[in-house]
Amino acid sequence: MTNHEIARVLVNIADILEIQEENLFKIRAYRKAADSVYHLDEDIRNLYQKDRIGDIPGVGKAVKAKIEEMLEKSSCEYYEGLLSQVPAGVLEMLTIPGIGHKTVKIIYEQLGITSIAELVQAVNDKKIRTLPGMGEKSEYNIQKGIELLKENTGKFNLGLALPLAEEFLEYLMTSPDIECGSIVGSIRRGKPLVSDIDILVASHNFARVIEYTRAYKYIKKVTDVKEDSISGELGDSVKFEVIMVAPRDYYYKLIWTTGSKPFRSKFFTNIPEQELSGLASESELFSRQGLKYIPPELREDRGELETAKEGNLPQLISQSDIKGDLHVHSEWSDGAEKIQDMAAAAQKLGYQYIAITDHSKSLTISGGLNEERLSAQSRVINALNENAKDFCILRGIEVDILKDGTLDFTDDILERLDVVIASIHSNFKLDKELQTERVLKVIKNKNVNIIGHLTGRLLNRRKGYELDLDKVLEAAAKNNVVLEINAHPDRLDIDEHVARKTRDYGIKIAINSDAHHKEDLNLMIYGILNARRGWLTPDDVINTWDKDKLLEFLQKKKD
DNA sequence: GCCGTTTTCGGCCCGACTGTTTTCAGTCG
Repeated sequence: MTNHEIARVLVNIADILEIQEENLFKIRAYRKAADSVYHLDEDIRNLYQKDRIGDIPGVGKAVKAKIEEMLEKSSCEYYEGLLSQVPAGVLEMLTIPGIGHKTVKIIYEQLGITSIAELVQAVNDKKIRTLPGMGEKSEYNIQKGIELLKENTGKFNLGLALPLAEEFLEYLMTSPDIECGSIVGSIRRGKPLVSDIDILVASHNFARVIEYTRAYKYIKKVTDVKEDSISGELGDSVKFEVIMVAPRDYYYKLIWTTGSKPFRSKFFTNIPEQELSGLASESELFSRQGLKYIPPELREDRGELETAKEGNLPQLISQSDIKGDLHVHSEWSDGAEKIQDMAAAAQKLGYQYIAITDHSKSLTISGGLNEERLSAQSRVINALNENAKDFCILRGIEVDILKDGTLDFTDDILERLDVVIASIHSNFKLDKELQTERVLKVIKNKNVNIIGHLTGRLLNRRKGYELDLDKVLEAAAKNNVVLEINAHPDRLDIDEHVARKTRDYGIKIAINSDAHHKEDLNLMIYGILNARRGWLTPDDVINTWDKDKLLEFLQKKKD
């Protein structure tokens, strides 16, 4: 079993225990262990071989035994036992916004419902409102929650799909029958939600490639085999298709299978078939059409063909441009690591700086810092910086935006910091006008550098809160406030459309990982892809700048 | 169920909002 699969089982155990109203701390222990396993920076099987499962934070004797059992037998007796009491379909209901463990318990026990499909029927039959503590409003909210889930059925977050696709491609490339290959489709375009993994490979022997593909260890089932393709499902029900093509047709097909449908139909009109074969690169075909190379992320028919014709495509930002990460948590609030460990991990990535931006006091659940702990943290950071070579830890905060648009800390506290990110973590349901006013008030605060995850959306889970974005962008531009592209693949907030608008407004962007674990620093790539889809260049993004230029920019805000 | 810079036992993450209620329970961050 993989790290993610084991983490999933541990979370499910916690969920079942919670439905069964077990000891809260025991439940929390399982969740903490699951979180640690999920964020491990190496394959858990390696740890197992070195007999180091017990070294994982939050994994003690009991959980260690269960993990080892899963690694040995691909199953866990304790978990199977729990599932016989609370079926997996019941756990699925927990994904519906507004439904928690208590509600699931009542729905399961009193109505015998064990799947979302049955729940839909119960909502239609107006049965939910008959349950204790539930009414018409709750029933309506459940219905809305299910509808939101359904909007995205079958779509996977890029954070799940991209690593799976990369690993799959890596495997395929070890086949002696495959000359070259690439991830294609919406993953190559960096879309935040994708419906499947598409991989294109060039080969002279399709039959052998099909056999080689079938042998991939993570394939759960093969659903369709054609002469030049094989499709099926990997773990987590992620669908895949491997498309085979003769080597002479590879680059033409690479463009064909990468672009969106509108892009493809526009680009391939009027290209004679004989020009498509025997290309040496994608650029060759673009160039023959009188176009500059169009990066995959832009191939959506949103003006890129016209702009490429004029030779005016922006030089898009890439990962190597990033010089630091301006939104990083530590164990001082809800992060898992020490400041020095996050810094070391960032330095390993080649960064020049990170900003430690822990939560502020209102976010009690996250162990938000009060004034005293914030200054204690600053002293720790100063000390670390004294001994640092070619690296700088910036003193920051992710300060909570309160309901009325005031901040969790007074100006004299904020102005002493290097970076101030202001974020909303409460009152998501304010109406559009009030929510907009709330954000505008923050933007006008001279100590605020960055607005974190602007709309609060969670892909596949929660829509962003209501905001008048044009007013927000206007104010951000006027007040020199930076907007964050939160690189967490669940957020990618601001989205690509808003990102593209910021260029016209002259607003600067920070692409931040919002890391809570060392491993999360690597989430930066999703932010980069999102920024590329928003046509952003390195100069649009402040964390591509050198430390001095960055600090001068942040300081200027306060003057 | 995990953990220990006074601890191997007794702590461990709280508070606002919502919807159901007439004083509170459940969800969420």
